[in-house]
Amino acid sequence: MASITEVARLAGVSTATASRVVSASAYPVSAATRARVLEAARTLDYVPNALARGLLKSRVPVVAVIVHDITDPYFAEVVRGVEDAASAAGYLVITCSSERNAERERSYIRLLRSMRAAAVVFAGSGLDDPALNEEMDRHLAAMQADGAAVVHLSPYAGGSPEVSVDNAAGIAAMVAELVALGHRRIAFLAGPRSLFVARERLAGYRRGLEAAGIPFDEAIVVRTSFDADGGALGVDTLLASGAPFTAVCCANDLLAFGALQRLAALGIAVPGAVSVAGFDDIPTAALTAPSLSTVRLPLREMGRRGFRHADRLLAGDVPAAEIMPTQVMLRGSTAAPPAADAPRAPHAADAAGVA
Amino acid sequence: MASITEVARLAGVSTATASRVVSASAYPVSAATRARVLEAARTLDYVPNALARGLLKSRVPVVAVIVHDITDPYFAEVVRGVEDAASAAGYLVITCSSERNAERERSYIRLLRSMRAAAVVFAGSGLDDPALNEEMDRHLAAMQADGAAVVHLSPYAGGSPEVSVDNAAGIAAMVAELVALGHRRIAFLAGPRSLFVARERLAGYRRGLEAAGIPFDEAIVVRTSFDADGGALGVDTLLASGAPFTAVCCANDLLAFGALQRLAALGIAVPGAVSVAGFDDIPTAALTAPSLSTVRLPLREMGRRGFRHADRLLAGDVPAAEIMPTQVMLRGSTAAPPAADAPRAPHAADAAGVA
DNA sequence: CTGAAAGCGCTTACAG
DNA sequence: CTGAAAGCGCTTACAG
Repeated sequence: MASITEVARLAGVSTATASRVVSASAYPVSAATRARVLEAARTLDYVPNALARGLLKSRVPVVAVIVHDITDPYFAEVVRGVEDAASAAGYLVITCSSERNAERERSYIRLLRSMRAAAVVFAGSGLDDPALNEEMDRHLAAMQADGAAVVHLSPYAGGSPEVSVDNAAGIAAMVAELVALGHRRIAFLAGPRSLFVARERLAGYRRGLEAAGIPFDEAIVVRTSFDADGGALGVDTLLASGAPFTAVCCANDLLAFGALQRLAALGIAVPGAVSVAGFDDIPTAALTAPSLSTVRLPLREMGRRGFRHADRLLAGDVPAAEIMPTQVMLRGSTAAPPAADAPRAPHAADAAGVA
Repeated sequence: MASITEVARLAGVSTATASRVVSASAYPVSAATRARVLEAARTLDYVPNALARGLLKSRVPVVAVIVHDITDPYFAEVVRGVEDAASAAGYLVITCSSERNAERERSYIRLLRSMRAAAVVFAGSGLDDPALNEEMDRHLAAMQADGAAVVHLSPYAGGSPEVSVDNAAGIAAMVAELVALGHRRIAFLAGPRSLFVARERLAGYRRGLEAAGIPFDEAIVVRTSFDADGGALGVDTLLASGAPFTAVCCANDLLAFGALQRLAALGIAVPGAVSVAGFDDIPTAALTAPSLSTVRLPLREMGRRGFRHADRLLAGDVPAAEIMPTQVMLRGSTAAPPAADAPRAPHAADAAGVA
């Protein structure tokens, strides 16, 4: 692979001059010289060595995105958004699936530091785990001290995210829609207790209930993992408790998928007997049967803005935090409760028997 | 950030010695010296500069995965597999969503070359586009000439993939299952005509039919894009044609999702009136209602092996190509045809009217 | 077993 | 407008 030395030699100029033209520096170079260098670069198929350049700048045009799991459609969307904005700016994106595992995060951050990645975008929410967070902070401080940009797209221990969405308002809006449909016994599948974002969403549920004058009932709030298994388990738990409900509001779409499936397996009609609502609007939400009513988060756009925020940070700016809008998407999984005047648990006894 | 020079100074040794211990070189260093260097590295929180090292080796521990779209669950799984194996080996993974767009691929390959990525894994199938392929080959040849490893996980213009699956056999196995269920009019949603992998899958469909002694009927084969929209469109096309069918075999799960949804919207029962089968077994395939019968591809494992293949290539080995097994997963979307003795198009006229 | 020195491919004061 | 030279942080013959 040709180096700038060879380009300079072929063009008959110094490497300084060659560098100035191929790196699009603002330094003045005569048009004739410039043309000769460009010509030489072309004939040698010259591709600058990002490592050599990075060694000087102590920074390489690479952004890392830390996700819980790239296989989760929520994160895949965010990564895609980061990628779109990043590649437009000549950056490459590194994907790190941390599994919320301290050891994995630690080793990723170390690799990223060794690579002199220019920026790190944390796509997922932080966990309320003091030990993990203390260690994370040390690494982050080191990266920032090196001049790397750090951006969060979800709440975390260190404070509020630079680019995000109002999770609580989003859930509250969905609760309001369910109430408007006639529901008053609205169960909530809350996700993991220690995940900051799950906490915000639970707060949104309470706020929505409050706005409608409906008392909060701990008996119909279930905390499970943030995935489809958690949704199925949540339905089982709700049914087993015997507490009545006509709608299940879920803290994310995966939970809703699991709930939908479990309900179908139990022969409980959606939305005939129970309504189900999700949150996030991942691409497949429109493909379930019935299609899922949910709250749309501008996931891809959050990724794009996350990159741009980092890019501005790198340029020395201090951009303001951004909060993006959410939007309720009413589809096939929600409807009025079966008997608006006397809401009861749908086949509670039968279903529990089936389960 | 501390450099090796500072570590060496603190330990009271030369940078050569310090380098030998921190880089785990095989070069002999006395135990006492080694301990002092390690201690210095620890107190300075020394993280080696991968760029400086990469500049010498002209290779950095980074693998790139070229996918069509990271947002497609098929690719997210493969990327995750690559990531798991790569991070275990101290590599970082770069994600490139090419959108099968020549310009995007070109610019990615250029960035990757400039970064001296050690390996490139092509997760998706090639397109039968001579112009694009000719250009791709040039870049790849340049990367390989630089010593980078290149691995394909799906068929492409240049030959057969290093790590893959027998697509044709997989589809043929699914056709055999449908036949065993009593179907003889099995429609096929084939995906894009120019994608090599779609061609293999179509060949598998023909082979499956042939094995069952069922004549191939072009009238019930539809070619569309490889996504849910394509599946919905495929169902409409099939219904509009008036040709009878009792099952729809799809070349991938996304197509099947679209078909399932369209069929539900038209009020055509699955699997009561028509059976639907997918291919790939992406994670959400088990979550649709009815759950999707499909063919499981070991996506994550393909990713892992893809990395390991690249790693071996980098080590100078010439590993043999690997073909991994597929497995038919029969779930809720397939059953015996409605009237095994007289298969007809389900509500063909009505449905077409609805559409 | 240890160290001095060259060199990987760039960019950037600095001098002209 | 152009170029000689230093230096970014490593590793590796080479000499001892």
